[in-house]
Amino acid sequence: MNIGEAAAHANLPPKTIRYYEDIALIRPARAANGYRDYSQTDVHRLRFLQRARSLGFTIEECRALLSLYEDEHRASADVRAVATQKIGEVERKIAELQGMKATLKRLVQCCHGDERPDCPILEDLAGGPLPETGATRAPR
Amino acid sequence: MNIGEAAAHANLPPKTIRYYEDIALIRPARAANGYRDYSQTDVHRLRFLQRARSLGFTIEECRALLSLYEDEHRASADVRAVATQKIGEVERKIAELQGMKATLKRLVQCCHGDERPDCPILEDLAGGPLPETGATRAPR
DNA sequence: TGTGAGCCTTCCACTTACTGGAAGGTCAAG
DNA sequence: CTTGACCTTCCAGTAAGTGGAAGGCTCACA
Repeated sequence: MNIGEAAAHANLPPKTIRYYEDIALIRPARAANGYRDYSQTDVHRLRFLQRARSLGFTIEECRALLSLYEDEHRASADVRAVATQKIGEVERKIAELQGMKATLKRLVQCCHGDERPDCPILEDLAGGPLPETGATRAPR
Repeated sequence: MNIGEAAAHANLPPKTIRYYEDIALIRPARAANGYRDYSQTDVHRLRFLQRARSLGFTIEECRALLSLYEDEHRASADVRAVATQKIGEVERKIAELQGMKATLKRLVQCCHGDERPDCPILEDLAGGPLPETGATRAPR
């Protein structure tokens, strides 16, 4: 099957599928005319990738999961460890975003939001929490 | 003051501050020896940027906020609108991450996590939700 | 006077995971 | 025979920095 059909089956854009081939996540056969020719197995791999990416696994994690998937002797504990770690990362991101949201909401509530020039949001941005002198820490 | 000291005051790495200059967010003076020379106003801008970035505003949003900050006649409603929209974006991201987390937790709970090779996590990744075309599927 | 540490400078490359677009080949329908 | 929908490759760009090389400046210390 051509890339367009494979893309429809895998719910991925053709460009993304070609990119996955570039980075050696998949190696489709080629038809006589030079077109990529995807087997059912290829489509299966693509769907695996689509699903794993949508769950927040990075490309390299997907690569690892895929090789575990194709390893007949893997231990399910190995996969579980990857997923568990990912849950932790997702939780940290959620907490960070919730912190942002709380601060933004507070700022918006303080702001009268009219035509006057004085704005508590800008004042907070300008004068927000200070590091004590000397502490160099990169924000993330 | 030199970039290192400005970095400490602003809680930003020197590299990032140079990058902000590259993209014209800040224009420090130069000392006779070619070193960048940051004024108190420059440091103030840098701290504004650090704070706004840490709240999730993009560089371009920071640029807009900064120009509002320096516009004596801006309306506070304009700033409020930017912040309110950002809250919406943050909320959408949180919801997405919570969806990921729920799915990952379900998968981890289903996985026995031992030395056996069968793993519900991989099975789900391989056979997860399908787009319309092709195989039968259960809706999420 | 030299020297070494620790600053500072510029420039280039790399990161993630694609996405857009140009130039051109292939195929089926009308 | 042409048109339009596919397909191919290659190049470039995105966001927001980060890492490192190669070299200049300053200051304390011997």
